[in-house]
Amino acid sequence: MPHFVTIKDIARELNISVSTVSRAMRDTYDVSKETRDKVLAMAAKLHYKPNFNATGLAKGSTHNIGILLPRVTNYYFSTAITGIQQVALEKGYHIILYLTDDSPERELDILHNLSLTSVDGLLVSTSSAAETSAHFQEVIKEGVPVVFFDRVATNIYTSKVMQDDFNGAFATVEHLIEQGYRKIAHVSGPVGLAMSAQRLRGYFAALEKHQLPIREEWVLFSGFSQEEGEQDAERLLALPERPDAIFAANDRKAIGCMLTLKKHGIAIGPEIGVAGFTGDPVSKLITPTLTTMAEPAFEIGRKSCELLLKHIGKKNFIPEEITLPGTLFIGDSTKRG
Amino acid sequence: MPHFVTIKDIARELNISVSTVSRAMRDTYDVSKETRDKVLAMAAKLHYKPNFNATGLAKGSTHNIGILLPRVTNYYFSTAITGIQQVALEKGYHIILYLTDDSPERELDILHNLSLTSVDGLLVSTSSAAETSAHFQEVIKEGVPVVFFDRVATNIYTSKVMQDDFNGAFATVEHLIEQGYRKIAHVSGPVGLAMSAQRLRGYFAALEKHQLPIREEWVLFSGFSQEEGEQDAERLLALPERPDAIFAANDRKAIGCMLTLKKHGIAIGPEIGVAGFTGDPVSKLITPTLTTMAEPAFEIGRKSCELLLKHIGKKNFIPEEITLPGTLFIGDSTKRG
DNA sequence: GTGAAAGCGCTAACAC
DNA sequence: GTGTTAGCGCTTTCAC
Repeated sequence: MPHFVTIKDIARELNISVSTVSRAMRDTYDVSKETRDKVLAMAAKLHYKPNFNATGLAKGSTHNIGILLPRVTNYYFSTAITGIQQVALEKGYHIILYLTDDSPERELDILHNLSLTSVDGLLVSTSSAAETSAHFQEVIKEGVPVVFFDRVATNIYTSKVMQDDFNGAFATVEHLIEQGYRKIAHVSGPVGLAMSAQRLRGYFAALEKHQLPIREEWVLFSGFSQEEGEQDAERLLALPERPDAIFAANDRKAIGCMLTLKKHGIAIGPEIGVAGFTGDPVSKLITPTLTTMAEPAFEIGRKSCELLLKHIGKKNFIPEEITLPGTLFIGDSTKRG
Repeated sequence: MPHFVTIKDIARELNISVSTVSRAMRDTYDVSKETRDKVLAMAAKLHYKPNFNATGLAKGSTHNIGILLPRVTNYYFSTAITGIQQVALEKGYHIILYLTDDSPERELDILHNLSLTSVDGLLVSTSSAAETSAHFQEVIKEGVPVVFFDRVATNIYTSKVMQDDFNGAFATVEHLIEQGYRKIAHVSGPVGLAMSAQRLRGYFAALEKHQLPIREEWVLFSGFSQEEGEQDAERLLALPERPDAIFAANDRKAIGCMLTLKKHGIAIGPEIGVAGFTGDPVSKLITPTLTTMAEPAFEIGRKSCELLLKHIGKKNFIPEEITLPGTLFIGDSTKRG
């Protein structure tokens, strides 16, 4: 086991007590500028690195924040993490990554095995099929602040950071209507998810505003994967009355739809318009380019982390809800001409 | 500060000593099955969670492994992390993520500020412009095992896990030749990177084997981004003698090339063939689909983590080098007909 | 302004 | 097989 230099070494070297060294290392407390400078100099010279375990043990806090989310292999989550990491690094926090693979069991498992003493707070985006979120309530009750982002658990009283799903969906569908599409279908996300529900509401609201028919068979619920998008599009095409546009709950599904339409030789845009939600860079790479409501993933990551850090300081934090607007990127997939 | 239940509580409750509890919790040591069962039952009842800081402090080891890499917002790294996380979770390790944003300064900074006592080992993929890797040597000397993956530092004596860059490039270029392309350019990665060098070697070897000319102006070095791919393609097109195929060091650059070719109205495949390296899923979404040497990113992640965990156990580990083969995915971007 | 000493939760000799 | 005790590195009263 390697031996690292400790404050004891510094104290011995300087012939002062460890407590003075400890005090000098942190800005706080009364330490003469003289001794502090000496301590800092010696620390640098000896390449002193604080032992986080000891600090954590003594202060009852690590400098870690946990991130619990379905996966990192997509644009949204990986970008959000980048934002989180940036803020964390600035404030001297480390981020510990927990991947649920979008499985509720795994999510629960991680949460149970998670030693609460190893993180000061938790940033979470729930798995899509999570039935109950009581386990998060427990964690919060035990005194560990939790901030939800993107996929939030509605029935939990804690801070949440989200994109504006309702207005984003509304604006996207309205764009479709402005382009002249009239029979607009919605390929929605998992039923229980708040995010899906909000986007669905936005879809309905836009149709209503423009007095377009709401047809039950034009609204499909399934997972967030590209494959499910492909299947949903197949079902839509098989309908007696085909829609002339598809608004998908996210870009992956939108791309799945495009793939199916292409397979059937349907001209995307002129024949059937397609719009997504996310702002995945792939939307600009695919042909035709995909119209999509771009989410501020990076900013959401930053904000969530800032909020969590704010909560970690205080004993009784008051939950906040932050909603960030998206930006519509207009591609060729919604051009009729 | 919340109070968590400790082994002391369990001991008091059961009227036994803390050491017995401690011993019972770990399989090791002689503890009567009877007491162990009692302890385990009580621990479960009290919702006991071990304090990692205390364990770490006492044993001189955390249960954390650090991952230091340029970014997570791309297919390769995010997939590798998923593999790493899977193995880590199985073995009860937590992963701490450090993002360098591909900046050598930031890499160095993180490494310096990294309290070595907060990780038992380090998994790293270096930033592309890293001049020197002496800092890693230091970390290793201090007793922290390091395993490099993908972007490895050549002059460091430690374990490395990579895809087979040489043979992968060789096979890809040979595929181009088999398709009838003769004037094959190579849009390479950053100069100093081992990975780029290996792929370049593979490219040369394939040309040599088939007695094709090696032309200096057909080999371009730049970063790994899509934009740089676009620029490189522009330069290639401006040449007096245009190549009839481009082998790019990675998919991002290949896609950048495709974008430029499209802009110039050049038929990708028939006029100029394009092949990449990575196996990014986008390669199947873009039109035409991109021929690419798919890397086993997930497997590389798993293997790296397994190797690191193996090293963490031992005091003096002997470095190993593991090379994993890729799989050529043939798309339409290399079809001449 | 600085030092002595107790203690955070756990492990590991060392006794018995 | 189990208890006692010292100590991991740091923070934090409490003295002086």
